Amino acid sequence: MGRRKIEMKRIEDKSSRQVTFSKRRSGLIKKARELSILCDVDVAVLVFSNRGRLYEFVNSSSSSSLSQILKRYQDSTAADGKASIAAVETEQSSPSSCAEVQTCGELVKSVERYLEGPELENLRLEDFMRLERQLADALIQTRTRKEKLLKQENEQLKDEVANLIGISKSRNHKDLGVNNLMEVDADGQYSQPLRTLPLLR
Amino acid sequence: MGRRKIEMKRIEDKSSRQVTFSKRRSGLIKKARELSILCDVDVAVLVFSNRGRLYEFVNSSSSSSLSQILKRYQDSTAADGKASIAAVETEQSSPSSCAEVQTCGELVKSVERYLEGPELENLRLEDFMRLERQLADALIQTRTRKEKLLKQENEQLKDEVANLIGISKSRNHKDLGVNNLMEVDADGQYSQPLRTLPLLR
DNA sequence: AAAGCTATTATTAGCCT
DNA sequence: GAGGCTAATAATAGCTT
Repeated sequence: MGRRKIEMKRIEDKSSRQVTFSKRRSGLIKKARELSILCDVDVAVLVFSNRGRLYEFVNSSSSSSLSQILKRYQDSTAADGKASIAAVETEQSSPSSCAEVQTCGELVKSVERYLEGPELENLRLEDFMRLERQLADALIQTRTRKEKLLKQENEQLKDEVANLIGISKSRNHKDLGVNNLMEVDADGQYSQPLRTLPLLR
Repeated sequence: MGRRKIEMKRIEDKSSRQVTFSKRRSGLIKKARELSILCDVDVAVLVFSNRGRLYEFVNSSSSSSLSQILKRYQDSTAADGKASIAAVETEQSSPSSCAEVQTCGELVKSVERYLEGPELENLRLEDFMRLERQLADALIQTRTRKEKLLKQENEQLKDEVANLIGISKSRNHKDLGVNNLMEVDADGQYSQPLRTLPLLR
């Protein structure tokens, strides 16, 4: 929403990046504040500049565990910032951001390299922590996608049933009588489709 | 930026508030992602719904302890939403079984008691290991049950469609001709259900 | 409750000072 | 750099389904 559209990738020009950082950071925090007010929910936004400075928004009314978590977080990181990131990434490996996670195949290969490589003993804790995060991300994304597809198919099937019942009714009203169809309907399986899944009671 | 300007105060209508919550939450998280990508910084957004559900964004390249804390949170809550979690406070550290599962609200309260309680410092590693196991167990059970129900519904719907098509064919063969049915079929929605899920892109 | 659809408002990219 | 300007893009409020 500026003079022209921009690509969603790291802004290379340092100066532009800094300006955009400042502007968008403000925008993000404003949005967070609005969300917390309009919808009466607890919101926290944390932004770390590359030089380790923390910009944050936490709506003050939250006395919930959120602020507790954040306090603990601040305590535990006040000192070290984010110095260690660069060291962990083995160059070519993906600049892992949520949107840019590797493909599943690549991830599996990484794991295999890790587990079969000769220097298994030499890998550091951080390497495994990073790997765990990547795997967790991949799992969540996979699960989300799977579920979305399953639900989509489900919806399509419901539509189909509705259509077919409609067709049957309009075409067969005299041939079948209503009995057959009404029995089907009486099951409550489509007229009362499960809207919310009963989770563990 | 909608049909009209809105006041910056809590939206009183519950339904509107929920819709706005959903839309603006997505917007906020999108903005957070963009900021982290464009400016190459670490960003975290946490949103707690009033019912204790956590929505979050943490760019995965951040190896700070924040993301570690939050990832744990995410692992136990992200995929399922209102996961029911096993009883925590009962000292009988029983391996969580379906019978002992609490409602979501109760569970959240239990966890909050843990995190906010005065004896947080006094809890031992073993306590958290047990808690982690219980949470993980509850998550798996919840997920399993949810998926079972979803698939069950799906199967029922497929049977229904098959039945209805069968009925239509046998009863209406001359009335409908095949055209109508073939069109339905040509959508490829049931004749070619997705067999393999495209993982991660 | 969960998806679209626009008329509107809000944000911001590139400039300029 | 920090602020202001504004053309342009982006987000979304109110509706519809």
